[in-house]
Amino acid sequence: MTTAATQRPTLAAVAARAGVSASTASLAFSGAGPVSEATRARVLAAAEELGYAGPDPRAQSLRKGRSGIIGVVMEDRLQYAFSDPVNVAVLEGVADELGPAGFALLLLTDTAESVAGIALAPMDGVILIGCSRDLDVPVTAFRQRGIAIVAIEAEPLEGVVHIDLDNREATAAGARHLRELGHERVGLVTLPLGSAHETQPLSDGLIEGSNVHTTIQRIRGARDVFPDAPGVVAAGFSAEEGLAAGRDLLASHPEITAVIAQSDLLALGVIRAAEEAGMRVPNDLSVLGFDGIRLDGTTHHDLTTLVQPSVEKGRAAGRAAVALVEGGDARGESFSSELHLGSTTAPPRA
Amino acid sequence: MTTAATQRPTLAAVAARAGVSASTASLAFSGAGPVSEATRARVLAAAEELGYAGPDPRAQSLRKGRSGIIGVVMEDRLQYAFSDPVNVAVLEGVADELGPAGFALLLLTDTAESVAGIALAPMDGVILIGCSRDLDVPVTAFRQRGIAIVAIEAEPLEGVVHIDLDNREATAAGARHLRELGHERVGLVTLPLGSAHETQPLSDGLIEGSNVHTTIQRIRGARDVFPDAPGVVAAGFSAEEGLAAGRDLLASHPEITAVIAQSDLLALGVIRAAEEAGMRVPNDLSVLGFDGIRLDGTTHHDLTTLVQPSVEKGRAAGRAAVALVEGGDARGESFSSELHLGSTTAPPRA
DNA sequence: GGCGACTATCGAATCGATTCGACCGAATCG
DNA sequence: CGATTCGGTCGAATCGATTCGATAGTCGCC
Repeated sequence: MTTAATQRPTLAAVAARAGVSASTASLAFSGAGPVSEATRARVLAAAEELGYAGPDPRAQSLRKGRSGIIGVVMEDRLQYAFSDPVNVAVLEGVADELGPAGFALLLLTDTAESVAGIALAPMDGVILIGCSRDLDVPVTAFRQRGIAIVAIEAEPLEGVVHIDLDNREATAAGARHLRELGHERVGLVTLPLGSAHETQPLSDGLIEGSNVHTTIQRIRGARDVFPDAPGVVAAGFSAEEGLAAGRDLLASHPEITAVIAQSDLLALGVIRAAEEAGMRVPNDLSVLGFDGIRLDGTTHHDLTTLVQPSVEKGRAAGRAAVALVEGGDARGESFSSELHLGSTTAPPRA
Repeated sequence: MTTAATQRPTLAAVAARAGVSASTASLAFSGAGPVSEATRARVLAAAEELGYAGPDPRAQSLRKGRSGIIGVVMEDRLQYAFSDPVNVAVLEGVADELGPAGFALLLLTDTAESVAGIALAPMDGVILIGCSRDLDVPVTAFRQRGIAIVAIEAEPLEGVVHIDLDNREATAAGARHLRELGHERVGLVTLPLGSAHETQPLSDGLIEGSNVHTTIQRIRGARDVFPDAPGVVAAGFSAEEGLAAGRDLLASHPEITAVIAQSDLLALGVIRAAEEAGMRVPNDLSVLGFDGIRLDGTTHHDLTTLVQPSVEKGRAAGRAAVALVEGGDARGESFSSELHLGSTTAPPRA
């Protein structure tokens, strides 16, 4: 086996067989530099005969100081992270940009154990997506290694390019929409605030102990308009978890006439909870979502929601990472969400 | 910038500062070999002072001949691939095994453009998951590079470790269950057969032109029991696409009393299509799924389905890849699905 | 007290490519 | 016709670590 591995042909072997020097063979493969057509053909033929598949990426990355790999750090459990369609869309956007630019995508998770080892991979850059864990340790490690860092919707960090969304303002706009309709008692169903994946009442303590930027900003936005709005923190991203949170909220706060859910899937769950409780949406309860993912066939409602450019966020992050690695500079980008007026909000019954 | 990059400390610099040789410094970091406690401390201190984050992974991988990276090849569009919960579960299983074993996961997509470049990343091994595209080209490239290959539910390939599922037998078992209930006119709603993402009637030509192993095996299993069962190929993995396919099937074959859907999400769509058409499940139409994913809250039915160990499949693939890279040998594994009797199948009405 | 067994450390070779500067012959230009 | 440039090729240095064999010391033991 070791023998077999050793026998794998190298550029030098190919060069020898083609009767040229290694440098020339290298040029023949990379195309960087003048090589006569005849020579190139000879080298390629020799490679073919020897079964040489091209320069070893490992050696290339050492010499070039670049591996062509950009990491994406996601939530601990992938099933969990991928249950949020926005995360998937963002990842798609990232992949869209990375592929054509010649970069590969390394999927990393911010497990406790891996925090230390997360920087051990040969990456040129890294993109942080919706991580709940504390970012200081890994970010420091990345910096030391000279790995370019891009963060999506994270709290401001020195030396990190940020891709942002107007979470607070957008939510506030949605809240104002509800107030204009006449709502005064509004409840919140929020995304998780940390790694405790359980349904629980929203409290100031929870907010302060958390560093999940997006969730916090959306809570702030809602409270900019409804300062005393009570809330329930969902255990996850799915409609089921929205259902559970919705039940809790409706049971503990029967007075509310509208719910601001922090994602469309949560909103879907809330609608189910309402229907379960014999309420009609939007007549008895208005429901506002966030994200603007398509929910065809899943519900008969056209959800009123804040549509955000998820894929575009990922693209921007991918572009920024590539720019940082290649050129050296990239500025952050800020995206905004747009209120889509669907059929799930209406004036309160009263 | 280039200067800054050049100034990043190297092991040699750390060694010099600690007053030891590079070899000793290396041992101090890797722990492979005898180093006095005092020396190790001195080296670590020097590293700390210089802001050295440990050996460069690029250099390590060249020297060791290993990068610690295992690639996972998925469908072209990630949003599409991740719309199948089984794919996500498999990926989770893979990640579960790779992380603790010290390997990172590179996410690759089998785009047409990337087929050539797919092997350019410094990988030690690769896992192929549900790829519809032709695998010959990339597999050959992987082999030439000495990259270990593991494939999940793929057609047999030389030099590739296979992780299999009893798709055909399981589907046949489900079909027999329907026949035992008394069904004679059964329809199929299948997963995609290729990259043409559109709803279309199932035809022999389509099957022959396809190389999507899983879909084909499940069709065969169904036809082992109901040789003439007509079918519709869904445009994708989601419930919406199942709904579309279900509508087509029910419209073109009103005589059928049961549907064998190739996934739970498709089954869910078929149930919606049936209800839409005024049929009740299971009284007017029996529906059989595949996968055994949890569909809590999404439907009021307890789906009769073939439960497969998705995460475990991913784990097995991850383990095999690691074993192949580290030791040298690994045998394939074969998993089986179990019929879960839910409330969506019953004797035909008549 | 001397010799073998260790321990800690070091030097040098190596992994497989890229790249810069030098070199040479041929074509171009004045 | 001689000087100049340029296209094509080659040598050697380099990227940053790991690792094998060699070399000093150190200790124990007879």
